[in-house]
This record gives sequence, C-alpha cells and structure tokens, in this order.
Amino acid sequence: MTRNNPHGTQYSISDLADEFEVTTRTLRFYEEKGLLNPVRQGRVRYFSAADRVRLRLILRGKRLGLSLEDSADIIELYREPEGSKRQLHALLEKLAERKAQLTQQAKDIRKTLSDLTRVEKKCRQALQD
Amino acid sequence: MTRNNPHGTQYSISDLADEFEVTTRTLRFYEEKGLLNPVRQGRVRYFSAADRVRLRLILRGKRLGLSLEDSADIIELYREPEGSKRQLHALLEKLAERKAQLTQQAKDIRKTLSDLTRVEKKCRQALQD
DNA sequence: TTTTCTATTTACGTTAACGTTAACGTTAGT
DNA sequence: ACTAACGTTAACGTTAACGTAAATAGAAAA
Repeated sequence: MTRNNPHGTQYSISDLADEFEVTTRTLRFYEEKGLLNPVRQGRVRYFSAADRVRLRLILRGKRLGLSLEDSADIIELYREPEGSKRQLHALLEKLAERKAQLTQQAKDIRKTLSDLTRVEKKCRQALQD
Repeated sequence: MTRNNPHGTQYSISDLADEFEVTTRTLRFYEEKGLLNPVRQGRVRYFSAADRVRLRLILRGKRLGLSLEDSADIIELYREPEGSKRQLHALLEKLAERKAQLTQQAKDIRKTLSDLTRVEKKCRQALQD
C-alpha cells in the first residue's frame, strides 16, 4: 500500500492522479518538464506536499488557459524574492505584466458573462409564448 | 486600394489583419474553420462588419484560453434564441455551463492576483535594505 | 514596361500536451 | 501458483492552431 504514506507527507503517483483527476501519464509528463520533482525509491516516484501544491497551481493555470511554461514561470515568481536590486526590480516588472494580463482576462470574462446573461434573458423571454 | 472599402462596410484581409494584429494566414484559417464568412469577388475575400465582430469575439476567447471550437460554440449562442421549448431549455443549459466555467475562471484569477500581490509586497519589502 | 504589392491556393512543417501501445517488474490477495 | 492491480521506461501517435514556402496572378507605382 503506497496509498497510506509512511509518516511525512508523500503521495504515490495514483494518489495525486486520483485526487486531481489527471492521468499518471500527465504527472510523468509534468515531471519530465521539471514541473514536479518526486523523489525515487528504486524506480518508484514519491511526490511531496510541495509537489502537490505545485500541481494545484499548474491546474489552476490550465483553467486560465496558460501553457505549462507560463504556469512554471508564475510558480517561479512565488519563490522567496531575493537577489540584487536589479533582480528585484526585474521581478516586479514580471509581476506587473502578469497582473496586467490577468486583469485583462477578468475584463474579458465580465464582458462575456454580460453577453451570455443578455442571451439568457432573451431566451427566457422567448419561453413566454 | 482595397483598403478604402467601396461603400458599405467591407474589409480586405489585410485590413483586418492589421487592425487586430493577426496574420492573413490566421484569417484564412478561421475562414476554413467556418468562423468567418467573407464573400468572394473573383478570388479575393471581402469581410463584412459581422465578420469583424466575430473576429473580435474569437480573439477575446483566445485571451481567455478558449479553443477556436469553444469560441465558435459561444458565438453560436449569441444568435437570436429560437426553436422549440426543448431547444430553448437546452440553450439555457449551455448558457449556464459557460457561465459556470467563466465564474470559475474569475475565481482562479482572483486567487492568482492575490498570490502575485503577496509576492509583490515581499519584493518591495526586500527592497528596503 | 518593369518592379513592387497584395492577393491567391496548395501543402508540408511545427509545437504543446498529452494519449496510447508495448513490454515488463513488484506486491497483494485467493 | 495465479491473477489483479499498480508501478516502470521507451517510443510512436494525435490534435490544435497556425507558420512557412512555393508557385502564381492582377494591379498599382515608378
């Protein structure tokens, strides 16, 4: 039973696959891309709590239409900010870009939702016959 | 000069390409997929105002991470609601699904924005040294 | 007239994000 | 001992959304 982890917080590949409703192939692919870093005991993978968090973030990114690379970039931003002044300023720029993009998305969503709501009303109206 | 349209509202392929910053290849591809329906004068395409609107919607969809097919589906929803009761109810269901998805996206955006803002603060804090 | 745009069709190439075999080892239950 | 359930690597297949190149044609500008 790899499903009940030893003591700390480790997950087998199918633990995560089941919980997040992705295939094991997907998880191996994410590892291959460096998005997840499970440890190996023999050849078997064990995912950490950190991996789980990263997976959650990746899937959130997917729902937003981000590529894996974009999600990886964003997750990178979450690390403790460090480095020189120049690096910190560069980080701030990236943050601003991402925020701008997300804000644009939010705008697009509002528009689309309003469009759909308009259609919905017409539809309910048409049902009044 | 195909750029200054005759009288009504027609656009050459590069009018639209320039305005929306896409390639002509993209527009031909969208036509091939049935997303745009330019008329032909000889072999040359002329896009209508309706095509322009559709293009705008497609690109909005893209910013939301939608596939062309999804965008096409949504644009379909925008047509005057008609048909039987059954059809109208089916339409209402689709509308509800889309709205749910968009609402989830909005949620994901809020979370991500909040995450990024948190990082931003840490970053500014780190610059106080 | 010759060059230069802009347009066309046809068709092969590309990248991302997995899906899908194949071929096999390990452990648990019966 | 046998089967089922889970794990592994390796590698080819697939779909979407265009990119890119080749070959061609009409029209405008020099």
